[in-house]
Amino acid sequence: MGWAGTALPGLDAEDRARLDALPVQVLPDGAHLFSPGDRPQGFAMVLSGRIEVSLTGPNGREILLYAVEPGQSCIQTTLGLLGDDAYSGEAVCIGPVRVAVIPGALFHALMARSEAFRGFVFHALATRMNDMTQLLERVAFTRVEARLAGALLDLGGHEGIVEATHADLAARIGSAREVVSRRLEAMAKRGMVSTDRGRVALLDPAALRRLAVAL
Amino acid sequence: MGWAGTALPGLDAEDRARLDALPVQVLPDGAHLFSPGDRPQGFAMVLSGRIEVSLTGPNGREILLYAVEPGQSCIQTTLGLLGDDAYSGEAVCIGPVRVAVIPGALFHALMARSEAFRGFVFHALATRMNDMTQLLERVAFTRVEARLAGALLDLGGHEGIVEATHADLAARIGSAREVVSRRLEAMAKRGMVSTDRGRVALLDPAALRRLAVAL
DNA sequence: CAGGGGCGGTGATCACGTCACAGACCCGGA
DNA sequence: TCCGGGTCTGTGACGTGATCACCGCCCCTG
Repeated sequence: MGWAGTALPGLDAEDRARLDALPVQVLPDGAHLFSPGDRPQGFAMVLSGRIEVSLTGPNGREILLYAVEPGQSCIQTTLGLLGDDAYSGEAVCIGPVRVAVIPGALFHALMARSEAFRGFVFHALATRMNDMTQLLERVAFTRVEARLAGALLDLGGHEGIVEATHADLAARIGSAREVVSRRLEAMAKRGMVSTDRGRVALLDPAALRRLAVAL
Repeated sequence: MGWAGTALPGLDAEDRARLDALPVQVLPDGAHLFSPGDRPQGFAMVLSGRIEVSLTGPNGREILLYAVEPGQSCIQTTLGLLGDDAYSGEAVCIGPVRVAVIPGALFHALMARSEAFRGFVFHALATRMNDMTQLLERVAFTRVEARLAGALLDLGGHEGIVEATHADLAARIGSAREVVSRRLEAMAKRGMVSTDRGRVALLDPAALRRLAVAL
């Protein structure tokens, strides 16, 4: 049972078989799928695991651009195949990741003949573009506290436990470790969270949601 | 003599004729091509003039996302046609603008059959995505002074005269009017610029270029 | 059990954003 | 010509964020 049928509904049987026949790479946790300045070798589809794409500033600060979940493609590879720019972001694997890489030639052939494939690629591009716009809006206009609250809600699953260091959180929201420490302390004082080494417990998700949407 | 031949080289004669036959809208200076929440009606190509797309925060602050020059398409319309998101940006005309709007059906037909058209659309998307990434990087990681220097260099043509108010500059770089005033004053004290009501003269472009690339 | 490295807390200082307000300038109407 | 409102710019005060320089603390490993 191949992946193409589920990830790309609407593809005809022949193309589906072609994609299912592609080799699947398995990358270990922490592996770099690409780094700034690399040039793409193909169109990458994530089958399992998760890839986080982030930007690193000259001073060493980082910010998470977006994550690629199973069934999604990494649009940075797409863009590299289309425009001819090198990557500016950096992609690292979170947990072991299986990816199928569609070579450039096959990618262009599919774009030419398959309505379904085009739709998939475009939809992915549109979604990412929207994500980026929203991220830009948040970075440009909202305070650290709101971004932090949002990140905590994203990370804390149903149990409301976030396993991340202050530095991790800072990288995620594009701020500095000390700032995150101080904001968390303030939130703890207000009873919204409690902190522990390498972990944050969300005590009052509703209050955090209010914070996250605030100016 | 139609526009399609120059804007979209490689298109076959029949498609070119179809595009040249489209009505051309003329929009006055300051007109809004779209506003946040609008839904796109077609794929817009700018023939002359210039459209600036910017984001407005809840507090009223603005930041310029990118400009659409003649021969380019507005990718926000593209994205709207593909994904099904409404606009989040706001597009205003700078000077009178002539645009050709390609209806959704024709757009999709061209995407299906024309290699050249696909290439154009993809290239535009890739370029914009890269622009956005760079902007995000600048907003997240560089100081106001560097962004301001960059904006001044962008705006000051060969004569090095920028016709813009402090508020205009602030909107362009996503900062506040008072901050721009103070930074300009500091630059003036260092002999890089001189300011006047509604105008900034660039006295030392080289120094500004150094500032613009600095951390 | 002694280091050492990763993690978190703190104070000082500077850059930025925000608010409130005061001049200065511009332009049109009386 | 003078007046008055709108726009543009300058200024002080204050809170938030970023950065630097530290210093503890916990945990792991040798």
